[in-house]
Parts: sequence; structure tokens; C-alpha cells
Amino acid sequence: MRRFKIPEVTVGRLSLYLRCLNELEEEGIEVVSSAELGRRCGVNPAQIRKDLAYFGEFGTRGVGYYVKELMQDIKRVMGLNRTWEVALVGVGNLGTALLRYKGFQRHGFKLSVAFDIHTEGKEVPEGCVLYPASEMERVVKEKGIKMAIVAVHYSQAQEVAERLARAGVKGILNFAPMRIRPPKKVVVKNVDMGTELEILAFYLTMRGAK
Amino acid sequence: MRRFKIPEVTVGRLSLYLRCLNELEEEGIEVVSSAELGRRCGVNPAQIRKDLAYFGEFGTRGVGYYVKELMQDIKRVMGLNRTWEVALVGVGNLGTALLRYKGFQRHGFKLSVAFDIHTEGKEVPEGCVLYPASEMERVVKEKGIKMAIVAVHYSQAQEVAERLARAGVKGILNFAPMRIRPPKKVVVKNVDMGTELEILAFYLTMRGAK
DNA sequence: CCCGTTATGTGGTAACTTTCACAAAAGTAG
DNA sequence: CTACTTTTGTGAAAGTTACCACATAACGGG
Repeated sequence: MRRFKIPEVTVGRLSLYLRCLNELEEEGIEVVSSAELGRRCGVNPAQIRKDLAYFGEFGTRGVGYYVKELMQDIKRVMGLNRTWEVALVGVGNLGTALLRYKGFQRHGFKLSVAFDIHTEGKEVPEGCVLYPASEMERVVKEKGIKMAIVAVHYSQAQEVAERLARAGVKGILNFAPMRIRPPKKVVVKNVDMGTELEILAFYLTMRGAK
Repeated sequence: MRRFKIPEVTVGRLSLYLRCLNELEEEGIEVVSSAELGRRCGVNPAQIRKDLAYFGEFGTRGVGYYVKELMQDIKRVMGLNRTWEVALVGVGNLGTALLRYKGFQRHGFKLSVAFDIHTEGKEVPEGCVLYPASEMERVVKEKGIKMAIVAVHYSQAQEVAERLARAGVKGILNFAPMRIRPPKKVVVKNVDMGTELEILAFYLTMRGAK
């Protein structure tokens, strides 16, 4: 079975496995079975083996998976064995929090440029350069940036996405509370905190909370 | 067909429909067909009708759906025809951004209390009270809060979740980059920005970006 | 009042995802 | 080298979710 159409849930689980493997490595564990990995991250062992089977054979029968090897293999198939430069658009409350968030770097993402209509009085961490929004196309194109995070007001999200697409961006993570329709040849992931809370509200109501 | 086991994707789409209906209302449109609604929010019309059919019959054959009515109906089944008090745990970069984020209020969620180990020098918006983390159980219990947002360091997320559960919280939205295992009788939704970026990286790599 | 038009609600099916269950492979001990 | 244990990789079954297609109902015009 080799890479054709991989379901997004599978890709999400790969990321989860990576997290879990990290912990195992820190604990000094060198080999892990799908049963143990599954127990740790709450996934059916067969599911894990099927997910991995999309990309090749990484285990050893009768033994399991070598933690470090598997980590490398997953990173390779996910394209995480490199650093991704990421542009942030919208340096408001959320944007600033994202800039300061250390988690991205740990995963190989570097927020190296940020854009906002208003640049005055705004501070960005070291290693990141803040530009006025009008410079977006030029800077993104010059730096060859392929990935962007959108954290602008929802009324501007679609337009920003299209400008980014024209500048060569191929993947957008959108935090604006409004679904961006993916421009041609661009992958968009919408993270909608409002929707998440609403889903919670639904299940709480179902279960008769308060 | 009446409420039994509703798939989460369906609930997520209900939230999406709500957004879309809001726009329609603002445009002064009073009636909408599943075809038009589907076109606008990128969902198959039959899918929309099936989703709604879980909860009853809201449309009129030959006509479509009355925008305002449908909004009310969806809000009712989702438990959004009320205000939810929400506790925020962890007032760091992300926590602060979430406190200032206006979107929650618009959707009927009120971040009325916040907790952090260190309260000194931290500011919270009006209408929200900041407490030391040690007060968490007491305050949550007293106020009868059922919903919480966790934005603490990943090493503390699981423990915080369990404390919240003991204090009576039934739903948790977790932003820490680590899956919280749901305590008994608690619904947990994990929002993992690292994973989202990794999924993007995967699809960009697949498509041969850079 | 009847007929044509429109759009819902839903049975059936197709597509997809998860889980089961087992043969095949690798290691180990005698 | 053989017998036994372990755990993978995977075909097939079970379970879910999405979509098609049409009978059914409501509306409107003549």
C-alpha cells in the first residue's frame, strides 16, 4: 500500500504518534509495540498498523517498532525533517500569542515574518520581522514562504488568503472565525474556537448539564 | 429520526450553518433552500437535510427554510439559547489572547473567571475575575460553572482537567499541546495547533511544495 | 380547484473508516 | 535445526458517514 489518498484523520494520528514517541524516547524506551503505543495514545493497535502501512513497513515482526527509527520515518513522510518558514498575518491579541508560542519552533515551524496593517507600537519576538501588510506579497514571494497563519478579522480573512495564494503560499492555517474557501492549489485548515465551544455546549446539553 | 447518537461532524456542521444563516439574516434574506445554503457553506444539500433531520423537520417543502426560525431551532438543539459561563485556566500568552477575544461573547460564552498560579501583574478584561489556581475548585463549584478552557503548560493539563472535573466541570476545551484523557462524565475537545500545522506540512509535501 | 413547479424528508446505496482475525516473519530457547 | 512465542502486515467484516434519487408536500397561477 503506497501513498495515494491518505485520509486526514490518519495524518492527524501520525502527529499524535509522534508526540507519544517523543515521550517514549524521553523515558529511554527504545522499542514499542503497536499494542503499547495504542494503549498510551488511545488508538486501536490495528489502526496504528494500518495508518503506518499507507507509507511502508516500519516495524519488525515479533519485536515492534524502534522508537527513534519510527520517529524519523513519520517525520519524513510528513515532511517534518526540515524547518518550515511560516508567515503570520494579523498581529492582534491572538496573533501576538501565536508569535510567542514556543510550541511551533519545537515542531520545526519558524514564524519568521509577520504582517499587520498597523506596525507602530507592536513588538515581535527575536528572529521575526514585522512588516506592514502592504509588503505581504513582496516579502512572501522573495522569501519563498509556502505556509501562513491567518489571524485577522473575519471580514478580511478571505481576501488575505487570496493575496497569500498569489504570493505563492500553498498552505494556510486560519484562525479567523470564518471558513476560508481554499484558493486554487492551496490547502486551508480552519481552526474555529467558537465552533469547538459550541460542540461542547451541544454535548453538555445532550447529557443534561445544568 | 430523533436524538440518539449524533456524529460530531454533524454538530460541527450545525455550527457552520449557524454562521452562514447569520450572514443571510444580515443580508435581509428570509428564506433559504438547502441548495443555496449548501452552495454558500460548501456542503452537499442532502447532507444538510440529513443533519437537520436528526432533530426534527424544520423546513417547508417547496419553499425551503425560514432563516430566523432555523437559526432559533439550531440554537435550541445545540443548547446555545442561553449564556454559558466559562472558566479559563492558565493566563499566559494564549490565555490572555483568549480572554480578550471578542468572538466568544458573540456566541453566548462568557469567560467570567480565570485562574493562574501567578496572579500578580496580570490583567483581565472587565467582567472577568482572576483567582489564584488554588481557589479553582472552590470558585468553580460555588459558581456552578460547567465549562472550562485549559491553556496551561502541557505538563499540567491532565491534572488541571481532573481538578476541574472534581469541581463539577462537564466540558473542557484544551489548548495545551497534549491530549487530555477525558475524566469520567466529562467531554474533552483538544485543539492542537501544532498538529494542524503538521497536517498542512504533510499535504504540502505530498503536493511537492518546495 | 386543479395542475405545474419547487424543494423537503428519507430509503437505499456507495464510499470510506475502523476493527477483527490470522498467516507470515522474526526472535529465542533448547 | 525445531518448536514456541511474539507482533507485524493485511484481507475481510463491521460500522459509519455521505450522497443520490424520488415520493411527498406545499405553494402559486390560471
